[in-house]
Amino acid sequence: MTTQDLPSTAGNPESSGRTIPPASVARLTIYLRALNSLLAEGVERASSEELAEAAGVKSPMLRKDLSYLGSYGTRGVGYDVQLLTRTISARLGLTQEWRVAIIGAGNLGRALAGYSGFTTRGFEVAAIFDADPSIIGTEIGGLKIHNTADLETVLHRTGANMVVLAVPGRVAQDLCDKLVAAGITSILSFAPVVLQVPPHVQVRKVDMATELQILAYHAQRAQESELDSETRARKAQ
Amino acid sequence: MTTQDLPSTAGNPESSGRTIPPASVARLTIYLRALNSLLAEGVERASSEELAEAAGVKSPMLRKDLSYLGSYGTRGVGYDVQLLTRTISARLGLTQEWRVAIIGAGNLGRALAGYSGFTTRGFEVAAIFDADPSIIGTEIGGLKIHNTADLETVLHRTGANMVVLAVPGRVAQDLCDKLVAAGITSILSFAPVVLQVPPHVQVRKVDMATELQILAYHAQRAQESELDSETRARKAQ
DNA sequence: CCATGTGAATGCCTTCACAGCC
DNA sequence: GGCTGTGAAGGCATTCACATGG
Repeated sequence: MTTQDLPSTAGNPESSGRTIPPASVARLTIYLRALNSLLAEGVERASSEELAEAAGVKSPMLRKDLSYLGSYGTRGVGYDVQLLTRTISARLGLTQEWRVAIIGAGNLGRALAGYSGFTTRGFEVAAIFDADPSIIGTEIGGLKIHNTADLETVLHRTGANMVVLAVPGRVAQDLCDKLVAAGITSILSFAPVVLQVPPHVQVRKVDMATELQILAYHAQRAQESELDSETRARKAQ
Repeated sequence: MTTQDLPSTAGNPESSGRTIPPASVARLTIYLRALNSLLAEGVERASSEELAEAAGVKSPMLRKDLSYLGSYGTRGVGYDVQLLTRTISARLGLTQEWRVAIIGAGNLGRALAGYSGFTTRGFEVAAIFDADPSIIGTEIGGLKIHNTADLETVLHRTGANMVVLAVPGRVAQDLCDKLVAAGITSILSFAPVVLQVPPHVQVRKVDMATELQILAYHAQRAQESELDSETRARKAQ
């Protein structure tokens, strides 16, 4: 790939863009949330300092992140909240609607199906699946639970183009394979296993056990350094 | 801080340790899971190649990560599954038991309370809280739901030293402040807001909306490059 | 003047290649 | 001989400092 087959940015100031570093993409979603709060409060302008504060980052970082989108601020003034909101949304792909299928109607699947943060911004729950015959056919929030045996058919019929996997680890890879076979390329997995997928499929993982373990690591270190300083204090006596 | 007051590693081959890079800590939890699977299958030894495969990383990375723990492999042979499991567990702080309080007994809180992956490894649910009078006093999985008004008392009585916050964004900061005041220093938050805490408090955030938005970004890019290549193909005709 | 946008500097993480050891 | 452990190299991400432009 040479400089020449770079996408159509040349005469196209609109979707002005090269690829955004992954770390920045993650933070853009946070900025978006901060901006939505400001929007709700009726705030029209904000400086990088104010936005950074709200997002919990330092202002130079926020400015660098925003610079990947192009130049949407006004020097000496700040950013127009509405414009910036629209710009980030567009760039993250939130102006089109995404149809999400939830696989697994256990506790977690139900919680997700009822999660309002879902529908509020560009994500629509398109279908819910489970393998348990005793709950297939019953409804959750107005959506009938489908049989995972009908995965491909129902995914296509409902137009689902994203999937949230909320199933036990032992069946996750099997379902994942079926999703890939059905043409799904975006998967958010809550299953505590490493999913093997072809390179064109994006998988993101949310893992409570991992997060708790990371907290445990830091908590233990804090304990140790506490003990250390006690020991030191005792020696110093 | 000079080299001299480095912790007690000198004559202490046991907890051989300097601080592990954050990125490595995160992966160690994954290795641990892979090791537990192997253990369950009765496998006694594994090479860095095999472990890396199971964890979805490249072998040099796994070896570097493990090197932060010290030297627990055998050259020419590989790693003893049991020994490595114990070593990682100890270093992550999983040999002591952590008592977790869940704040918020909505759909998500209930799902978490019932999550088996919790209790299986060093984490015990110590208490559950909610602010809704209509469910306070009822039980979930044998645990009575406490009033968030009694937060501090109950946290101390139950010996909780970690908290999972599963409450709506608008009340998260308020509860977080109360947790900090009660002496909690490890918080896993599912609330879609940036929590402000003093530096000695560790907060980790799990955020489904963010994860979906990141997927949307990549999905949109995939769409675009697909369109691009179609256009190019058409032009080439 | 003031706050944005950005090249340059720094630091962290990952990858590589191979020395060291069983 | 084979696989671990690790210094060195390379690639990202973050921070800094300031030039730029309303």
